[in-house]
Amino acid sequence: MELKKSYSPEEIEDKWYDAWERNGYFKPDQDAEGSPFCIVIPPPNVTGSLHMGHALNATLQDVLSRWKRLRGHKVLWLPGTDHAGIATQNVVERELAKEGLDRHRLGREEFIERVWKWKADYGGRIIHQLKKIGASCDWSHERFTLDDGLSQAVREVFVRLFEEGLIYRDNRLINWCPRCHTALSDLEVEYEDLEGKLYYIKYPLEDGVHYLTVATTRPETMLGDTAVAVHPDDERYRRFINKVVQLPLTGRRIPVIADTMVDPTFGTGIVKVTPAHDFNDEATGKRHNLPFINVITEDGSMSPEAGERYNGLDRYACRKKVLDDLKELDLLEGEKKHSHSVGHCYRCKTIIEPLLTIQWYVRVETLATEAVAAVKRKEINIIPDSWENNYFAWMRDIKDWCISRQIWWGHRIPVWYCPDCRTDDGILQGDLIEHIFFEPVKLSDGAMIQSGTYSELRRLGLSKEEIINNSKVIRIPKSVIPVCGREDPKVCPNCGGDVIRDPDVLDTWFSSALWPFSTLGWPGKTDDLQTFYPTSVLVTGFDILFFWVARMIMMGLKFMEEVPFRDVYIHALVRDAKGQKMSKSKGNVIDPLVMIDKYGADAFRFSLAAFAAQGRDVRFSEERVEGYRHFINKIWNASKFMLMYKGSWTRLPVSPADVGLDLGSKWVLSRLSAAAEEVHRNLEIYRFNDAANTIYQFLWHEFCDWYLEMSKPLLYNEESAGRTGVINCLYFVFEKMLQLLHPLMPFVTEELWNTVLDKDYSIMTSRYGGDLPRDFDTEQKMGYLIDAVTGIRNIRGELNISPSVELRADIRTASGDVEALFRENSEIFKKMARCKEVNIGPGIKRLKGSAVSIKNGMEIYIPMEGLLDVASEVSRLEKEIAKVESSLAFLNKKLQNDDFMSNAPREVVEKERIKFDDLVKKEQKIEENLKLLRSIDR
RNA sequence: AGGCGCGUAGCUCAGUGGGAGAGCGCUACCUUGACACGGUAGAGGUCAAGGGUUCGAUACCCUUCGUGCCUACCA
Repeated sequence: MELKKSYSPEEIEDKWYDAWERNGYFKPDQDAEGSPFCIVIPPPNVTGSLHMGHALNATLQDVLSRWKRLRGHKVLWLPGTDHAGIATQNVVERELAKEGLDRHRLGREEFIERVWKWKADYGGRIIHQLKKIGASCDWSHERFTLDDGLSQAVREVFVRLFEEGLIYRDNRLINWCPRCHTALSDLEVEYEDLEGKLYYIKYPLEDGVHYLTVATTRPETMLGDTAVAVHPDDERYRRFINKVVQLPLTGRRIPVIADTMVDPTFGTGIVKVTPAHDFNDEATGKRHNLPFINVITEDGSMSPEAGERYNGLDRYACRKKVLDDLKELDLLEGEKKHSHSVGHCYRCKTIIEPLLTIQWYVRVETLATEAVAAVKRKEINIIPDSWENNYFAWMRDIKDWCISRQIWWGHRIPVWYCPDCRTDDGILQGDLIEHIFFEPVKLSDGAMIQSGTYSELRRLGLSKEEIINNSKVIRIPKSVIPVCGREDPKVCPNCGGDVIRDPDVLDTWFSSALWPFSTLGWPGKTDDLQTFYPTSVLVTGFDILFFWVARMIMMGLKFMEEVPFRDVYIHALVRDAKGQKMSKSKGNVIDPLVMIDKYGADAFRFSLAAFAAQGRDVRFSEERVEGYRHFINKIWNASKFMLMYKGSWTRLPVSPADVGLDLGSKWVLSRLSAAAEEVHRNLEIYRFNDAANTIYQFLWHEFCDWYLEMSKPLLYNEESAGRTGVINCLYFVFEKMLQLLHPLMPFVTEELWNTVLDKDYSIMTSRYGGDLPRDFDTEQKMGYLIDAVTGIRNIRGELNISPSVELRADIRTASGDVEALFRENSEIFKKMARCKEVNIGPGIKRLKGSAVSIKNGMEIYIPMEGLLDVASEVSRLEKEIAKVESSLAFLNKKLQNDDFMSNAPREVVEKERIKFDDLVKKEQKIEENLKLLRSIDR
């Protein structure tokens, strides 16, 4: 088979991927003798498109999966996507808006159908884009968080947590996105510093004389103030404590309270307290039993409680109006610029509104304690371990997890309420459940109605369906008793009446938290679960350590009574070459698919792996990808070289113990062992960059630069004794090399495995056996050869001798072993050093006009027949002797130092002494030669 | 404010208690029978600064400066 002049990835990548998939090589090998190895992919959003983070993440997982397969493990890499509740709903809502529709007009069921249809058409592409980078996921195991099986797991988990009292409802301030119209968890809020204003507002005291000036960034919330607070020790205001102020614009009388949360140095030292619209004030309000007045609604506009003048205004329009009104009343004392951090919705970037609502929560305290203990006990290793502290710190301060979302796309909360039953306090529940319609509904008598309690609306003649289907907001107070179960109740289990289902769905992360076991078939007792749980390693970015990793650990421990994974490998974020986070708005996004198009998947993957040093961000630069494409080209050309000798390849196995093998072959076998050992060791501890560099170094600089070059004299001479050995060794090393490289570069290695090695099975199904033993004696011998060759090349380069000039080398050897070595390998040596004549022996003398290279155990003379530029050679040797002397001075100081001699470990002292002795010898010899140069050659 | 990290060759980055490495770039030479996406050689660093521990510090500790991120707060 012929290979083209250079490597064209596009011609082979799809071909091999299809073949692998068709042959089922991505499925766990049932005959594998090794232990099971399982990775569940961090499921990307179904709406997403592939970015560099996914590419890095998937590459690392694929490297591990492929490497483990080669090592004989039964490997499952399980792919899938999550349903991304808010994001996906947003996408489809935007689509509807283009058609002049909205989800309420469409209705819940029809809307959900639309989302499924969208998903079928566009969703989940991202995961299949991974095929382009060669991801060896078992696609027959692909999962989606809203699949039936996973939904069943969600149901089971919810019900059990509910039954155990670990899930509860509560009325608290939550982060609310007025645009997405849903609650968000603390983690889903992104804070950003904004330039705002601090407004100083006068609150008149009841005495009609004094007033207190508060400073606020959100004047519109004053309509909901229920107190003014000062620090108890603040002398300026102490006398006002327990007095009453008239809240401007409302006339409400509110108390002046003392609370230590007030910072006397900020603003005026007087704080307005709005318990229903600020997290700090909520706490203050609870401490002081203040009323909570909700002046802002779910869509970010002012509520009737804000007063008739402001009711219905958008929160920012209201701010302006409030300020105008205050100015009018001369109660606005001033304003100044103020930069502060403001929460934004992580999905749509709308400014968050803290809102008092009833939500579902998971009580995480005990779950978190267990999850911390598991990491402390090393049942889970977080790598790099610097992330452990981060994990512990977060878990220590963890707050209960708000899991309800007021959207439609997701796992609907399996809870129902009966309007006909009564609360524990004896109140009819239907009287407590409030509905707000998305548009006014016409009653049978022609009147229009916008909202009301369930009971009222029923009395007005609306059916249950009409009420539910028209509701934009349903408020169900805490006292209404929830009915939760594994089966959907048709009627109320107590009274047999109609029940209303909780309108909310669960946070997407709730289902993601179950991913390591729900994907393997839980709550069923499946073989997959038996074989692959706990999974081996989770590979993910640190940005979802809390969102996801911590929650998986909690849920895994709770429901599987076993950690979800043994290792968590946290990789870095991919940034651009300047270290900036890639983002669409900055326009510095690099599309992985474009990289693959340009450079091929192998070069791209190899770059990512080589960049993935632990604990540091990846600064991605296209130049490096280009560099690694050159590396592939190097492999490609080495392959072409090998193909020339394929006819003579006897396919006999080789080993370093083969007596017939030449020095170079024995050497390369030993170096291969060293490289392989290092690659395996590095992958074992997730040092992807070290693994990549090891194989790069071996392949290019040892195999190509030295071994291929050394083998040429033997290969060119068809009569040479070692020829067959060299050819067999070349192919043997090549095969092992391809296997070592395969996890990093699956495509090109498969191509060469087939074309160069003529294998009748895929490299994917091959096994990398044990390593051969090192041969240190050979490595040392080769060291002499390399030293001598390098010395001569150095002379050639420094003295500007053309490579076409063949030199004569006179080598004085210090031992018989070295002499024998050069005699045995003189042909190879001549070729490598480009010499036509080599004289070797202990009695060799320097000829006049020779350049010199002093090496350990040998002195090399290059006679130049009067052409030697004595001045350059003198300065060259002087430079070298200067180096030697400075080293000697340094070593001498050390060896003269009694403290060093008595305190340093013996082997260090010994090492330094040997170094010193060698350098002394070297110095003497260079000195002698300099003397000769200065006298005879002058 | 608290926490975590980073600062090593022109650039991007590895690294280690015993006088620093790679890739790219640069310089010189070379179309030598796999490869110019190549070969050979070379130049280039007070390992941010200061102090401490140590026989010995680029590495460990402290301080400072610069820089990035995370968490919290910001009335």
